[in-house]
Amino acid sequence: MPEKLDDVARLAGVSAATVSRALRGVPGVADRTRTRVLAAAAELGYAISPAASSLATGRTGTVGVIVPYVDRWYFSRLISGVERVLRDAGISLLLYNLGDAPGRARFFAGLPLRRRVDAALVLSLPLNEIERELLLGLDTPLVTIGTEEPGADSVGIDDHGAAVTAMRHLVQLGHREIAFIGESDPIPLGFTTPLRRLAAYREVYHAVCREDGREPEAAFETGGGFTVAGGERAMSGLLGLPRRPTAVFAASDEMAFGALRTLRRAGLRVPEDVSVLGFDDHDLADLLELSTVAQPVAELGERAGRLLLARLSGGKIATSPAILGTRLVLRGSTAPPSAR
Amino acid sequence: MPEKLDDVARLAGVSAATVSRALRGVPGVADRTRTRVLAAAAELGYAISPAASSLATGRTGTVGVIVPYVDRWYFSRLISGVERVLRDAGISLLLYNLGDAPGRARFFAGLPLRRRVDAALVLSLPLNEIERELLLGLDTPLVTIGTEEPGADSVGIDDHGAAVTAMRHLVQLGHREIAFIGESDPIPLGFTTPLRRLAAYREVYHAVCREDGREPEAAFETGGGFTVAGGERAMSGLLGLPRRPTAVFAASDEMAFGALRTLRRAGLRVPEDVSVLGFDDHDLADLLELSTVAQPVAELGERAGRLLLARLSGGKIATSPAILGTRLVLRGSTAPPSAR
DNA sequence: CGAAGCATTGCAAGCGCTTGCATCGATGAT
DNA sequence: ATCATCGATGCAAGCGCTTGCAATGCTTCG
Repeated sequence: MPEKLDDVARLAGVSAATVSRALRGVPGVADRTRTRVLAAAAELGYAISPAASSLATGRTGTVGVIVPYVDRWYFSRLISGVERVLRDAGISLLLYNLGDAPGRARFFAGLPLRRRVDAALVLSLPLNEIERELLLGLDTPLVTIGTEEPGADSVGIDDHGAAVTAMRHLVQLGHREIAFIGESDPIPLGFTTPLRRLAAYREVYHAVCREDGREPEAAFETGGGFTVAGGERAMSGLLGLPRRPTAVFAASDEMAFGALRTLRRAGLRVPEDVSVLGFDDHDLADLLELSTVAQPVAELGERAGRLLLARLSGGKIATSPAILGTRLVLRGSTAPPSAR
Repeated sequence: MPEKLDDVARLAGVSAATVSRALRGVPGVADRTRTRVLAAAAELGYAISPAASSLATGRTGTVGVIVPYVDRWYFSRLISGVERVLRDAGISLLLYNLGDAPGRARFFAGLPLRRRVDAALVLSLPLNEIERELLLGLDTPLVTIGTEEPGADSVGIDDHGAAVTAMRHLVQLGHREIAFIGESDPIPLGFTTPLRRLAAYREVYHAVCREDGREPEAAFETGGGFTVAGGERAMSGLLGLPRRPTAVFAASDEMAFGALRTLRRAGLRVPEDVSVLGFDDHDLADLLELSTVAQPVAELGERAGRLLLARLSGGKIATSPAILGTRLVLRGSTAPPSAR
């Protein structure tokens, strides 16, 4: 039913080869001929068959985007950013949502994007060696966001530095008893981001304890699973401690939201009784007056998309990851600890 | 480099045709042969070339999902739901994000999914006649979520009924002065959902006014663009009115969040001074204690995915849309108006 | 015991596009 | 005017898989 190259060729009075060249804009076609072909194609409403084209060239005009979740704020933003630049470049986006460990296993077992994409993009998902080899074995460019993988281009933020800055802010305000809400144990898909933020927390908090000459409180390190509910629970746990923190640093805004809620329910005021600091600058952080570390999520996605395009047009893989800046956004949830 | 059908055939000592049949599980291959082929394929790590297969069969194993936005709560949930069932069925998902009017125009002009997908899924985006014909002209099944289109299967909720229920709740609490926050004018991509909710609002509010024997306040109908910031602005406008509403019904939770914030900033208490009712049951509605109309978003996506699968395996198009239930979730943001 | 029927398997012709190579004029230099 | 040169175009061989049809070898039935 749909028109083929030959139909256009016949109408334009040239060979299929010429039509193919004319349509793709490759050199070696006379201008007059090209216009004639274009007109014929337009008249017939011709659209190329991606399957045939891809079979002949080996290219697909598609990239595979692999994400752990699509319905989390951070990931949907990332996807949106990536999509924008890919779309502008006329590239289609095949979405692979892992969801959970079994889903992840199935994905890597079947590797459904094999021979379907020109490149793969992995969003904030650390790969194990096997997975990395599998993806690299596709023989297509690989770029990652939020993780560094040998053989892949990557873009990210300075998680450690950003978290240290956040913690220092709390310390400068005068807090000495600072708790952390990060990922729960075991860490779901092997995410490393929570670990990096935790390390930064520890670094600063332990230094403070050392200065004060006392032991860090191990129970201050809690897990909130990067969800609101998890943050609520973590905060409850913290409130039950004999030694209570005067400030809480959450590795994501969602968990900070949960913490805020627990505090409110417990009748504690923020920031008077407890300071809360988040990470992300979620859309609703402003609404909830949450102080947080803002990271340019959509921009990370766009940047990754551009990196991908560069690689697709023959660019070499960068030696070091592109690091985008973060900044502390102070709103109403942090203040000096009350004089008591 | 990658193995082809012939390689497997040689190793298994059969013809390529047999391998093809064996691998796809079509009948007409002896069991012994099939196991031998499977073993050979496994040994070589063979993976079929989707392009070649698709060229030969005309099928792509892919569906196109068309969305106005990916980074809005509602849409990302929908996508997640769809993706889950498609993935389980071994189908890949090509994501097309329209973004805005120009993006939409470009999409329909280029129709990048033409010949790339076995079916298309349109999420909450009303199509104009031309767009519909274009999509239907793909000669592949079309299913929609949140809108009804002739020629397409669809799933949705009873927007009008749900909104009426919401409004009645407010009325039963004793409210007579009820405002509405919906979409701003002009409605971005021609969305009809806001209109349906507005109609329901009007129906109930006007009836109340009629009973009370006075004119409805036209300024009570405001637009919030379905964003938090828009909701804030709309609420500010409402507060500036000489005649003030005692309750506000927002067509989305995000706008309700904005309204809550404006109210808090204005020193007004919710629900004592003003009741606020949202729509969606956003993840954070619980956190903010927002009463709302819950709709089963992920389930809508899954249902649509299943509808798609049914159509792909030859099912006939349903005569009427599948309507999923909604329910009023009462939390702390609605109460009887204060005695004054 | 021969013919017919059936299950297996292989043959080969596509599916629609790309591209190396050959062809054909026309142009420019000698 | 002649020949090398070059740009424009066409030819035809794939790209890797599917599938209608024919061929093959058995089993089964009269």
